Amino acid sequence: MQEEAKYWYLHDHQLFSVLSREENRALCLIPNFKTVKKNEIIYFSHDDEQRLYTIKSGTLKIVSVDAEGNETVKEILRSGDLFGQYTFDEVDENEDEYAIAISEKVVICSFKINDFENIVKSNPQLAIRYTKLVGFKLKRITNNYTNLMFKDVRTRFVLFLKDWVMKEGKGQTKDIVVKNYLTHSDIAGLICSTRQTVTMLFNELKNAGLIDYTRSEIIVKDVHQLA
Amino acid sequence: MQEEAKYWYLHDHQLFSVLSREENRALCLIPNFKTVKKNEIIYFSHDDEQRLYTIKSGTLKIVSVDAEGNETVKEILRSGDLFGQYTFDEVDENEDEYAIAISEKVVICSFKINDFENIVKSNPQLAIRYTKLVGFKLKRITNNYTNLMFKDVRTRFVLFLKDWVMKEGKGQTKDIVVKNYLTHSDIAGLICSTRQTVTMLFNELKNAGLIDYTRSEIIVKDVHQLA
DNA sequence: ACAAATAGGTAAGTTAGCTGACAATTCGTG
DNA sequence: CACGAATTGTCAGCTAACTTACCTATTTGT
Repeated sequence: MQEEAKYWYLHDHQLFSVLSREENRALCLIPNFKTVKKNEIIYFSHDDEQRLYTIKSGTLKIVSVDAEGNETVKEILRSGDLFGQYTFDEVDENEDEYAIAISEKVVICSFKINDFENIVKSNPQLAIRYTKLVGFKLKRITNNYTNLMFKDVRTRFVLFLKDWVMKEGKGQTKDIVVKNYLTHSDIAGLICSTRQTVTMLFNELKNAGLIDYTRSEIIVKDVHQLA
Repeated sequence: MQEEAKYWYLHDHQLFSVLSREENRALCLIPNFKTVKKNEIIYFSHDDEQRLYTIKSGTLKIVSVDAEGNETVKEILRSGDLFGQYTFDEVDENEDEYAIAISEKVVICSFKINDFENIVKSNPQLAIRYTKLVGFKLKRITNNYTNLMFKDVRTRFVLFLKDWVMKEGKGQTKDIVVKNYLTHSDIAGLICSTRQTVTMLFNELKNAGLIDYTRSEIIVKDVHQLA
């Protein structure tokens, strides 16, 4: 990517649009663009220096590994999303997390949180944007979990599917074709259920004529009918 | 409270200790101290002007009311905690929330979001503290929800009890006596379970000799043994 | 092209914890 | 103190969804 283009991407980003060109440079954002290919892994959990990442383009998933080595997909992130040590906190030694690229090409941009902190010092406006972003994330997470807690598996599955398909479908509501990059186990992890139950629910929707799917893609005839 | 005392409270607060006397004044913090008695309600959800609140002393709980009018305790907050529109977000019209004093006397201090935002803009140190605080809150909530999802009710109950008792016990780990201001239903709401199950679990711990409790207080012999 | 690995499909057995119903206790207030 | 309301205690179903187990289809690597 050209320097110019990089600058303008950052300029458009909701978080960084308040930074001057000099501040961008100070943050070392521009030299830290990185392109990763599908299935490439970005470790950010036990990295030597804590970093904050933002996604320029593409899709990736956050996978967490527990003490027994079980891997669970925790989140699906798309362009504009933030991940990494966004709390400025020490990393929790108990859990291990990494990000893995789902789409063919994912462009991310990272910087050290210390640098970020320094920029905040000279540009407090960034702090407000940042808290708004964190607040947004908080809201989304709360929402997600509220669904998880109070609804049954079927409802959770349908809500997840709806959300997924709508995000990928960029606003469309009918005849959306989504590349099926998640396994049944992945989905089970995301909605806190089991592989078998997810399989069952997929087939249920298929038999009801609401969706059509193969291993490589999912076709939803009408998003609104899912509910 | 005397003006002086108010100033020093703010001066000690992790968030506001970086403010000069002039900034404090600009924030209009000092005129906005308020004392509420037990069971008094602080509405902050549909207030005409958005406010951020911090607790000087006492304990209160955040209660949310859903569309059907069911009330659920969402959070227990203590001195130093923040509540209200701390993410600078718009209020969600769909849900109604209020805070209600649990302890005999709760002193809170509030100010308008806009004023706060302005101070943040001109005080980088405050900006950093604030981003850390909000980030920390995000982490805590995420953690809470993760527990809710992946652990069984017994574990959730014990984790909750441990956390509660340790917060009230101010660091002590043995023979902590906690004023029991939560009903079994309240606790059930917090750990996403039912009244009956909470009753059962309380009695289980009691019979196991790990705790002792009446309607008015809970005595935990050794916090570490709970796990 | 084949074996090995991974993903999807189906079913019977099991269980944590929810529901509902009701009794016992405690609290609050005239 | 006495009555009604709120809270706590107990128990017998019930059921959604998890386990375990096994089999088939598809993908991947060499």
